[in-house]
Amino acid sequence: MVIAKDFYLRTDVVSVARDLLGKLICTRVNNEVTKGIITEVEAYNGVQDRACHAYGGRLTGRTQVMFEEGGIAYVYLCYGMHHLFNVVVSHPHDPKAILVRSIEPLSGGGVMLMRRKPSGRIDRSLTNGPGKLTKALGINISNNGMALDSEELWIENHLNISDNDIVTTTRIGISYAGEDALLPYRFYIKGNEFVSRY
DNA sequence: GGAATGATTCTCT
DNA sequence: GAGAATCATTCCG
Repeated sequence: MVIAKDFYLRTDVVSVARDLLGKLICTRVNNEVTKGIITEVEAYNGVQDRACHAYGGRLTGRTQVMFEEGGIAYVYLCYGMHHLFNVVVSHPHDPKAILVRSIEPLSGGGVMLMRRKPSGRIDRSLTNGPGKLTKALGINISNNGMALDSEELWIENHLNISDNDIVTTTRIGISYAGEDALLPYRFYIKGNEFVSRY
């Protein structure tokens, strides 16, 4: 069942991030459906968060989708070769987003393998990283700004993860953010092996 | 126009 | 654990 829009309109991005754990990211590309359980996320807390692309209210061509109403995708190219997938949260002009860092393949695993590494195997290395899962799901820049109840891209309810099964840590790869790099904004499902780092 | 820089991943060693 | 790959975006002039 596709998640209702209200889910994304809350202003507390950390709460939405924790609630995203256990949900399904689904894509349909060339009529091939792939689905993965969200196992790891990071929250980016708007204008006050130095790690957020929209820090200080920076409104640019890239960040503008974060300034729109929650419930859409923010996809951008990182390091010139990896697409990273984010969920935009909160109301217009409150640029908060959640980076999905890892998923566990649920269906379409064979398709994901072909997109990633045909000679590989379906294991944690297939989708345990933000750049890996977008490639496996066929997500790219054309999905930027797309609503998360679209025919090609949507998020479904699946598992309910209790607070006791969520591990909280600091975010990865944002040392440029100074003290904000120490914020406890990374969450993953305890005991799940489809996580980028433990 | 030009230079710097990543919300990363893969391949060696 | 170190180094390369690789380019859109951003900021400065």
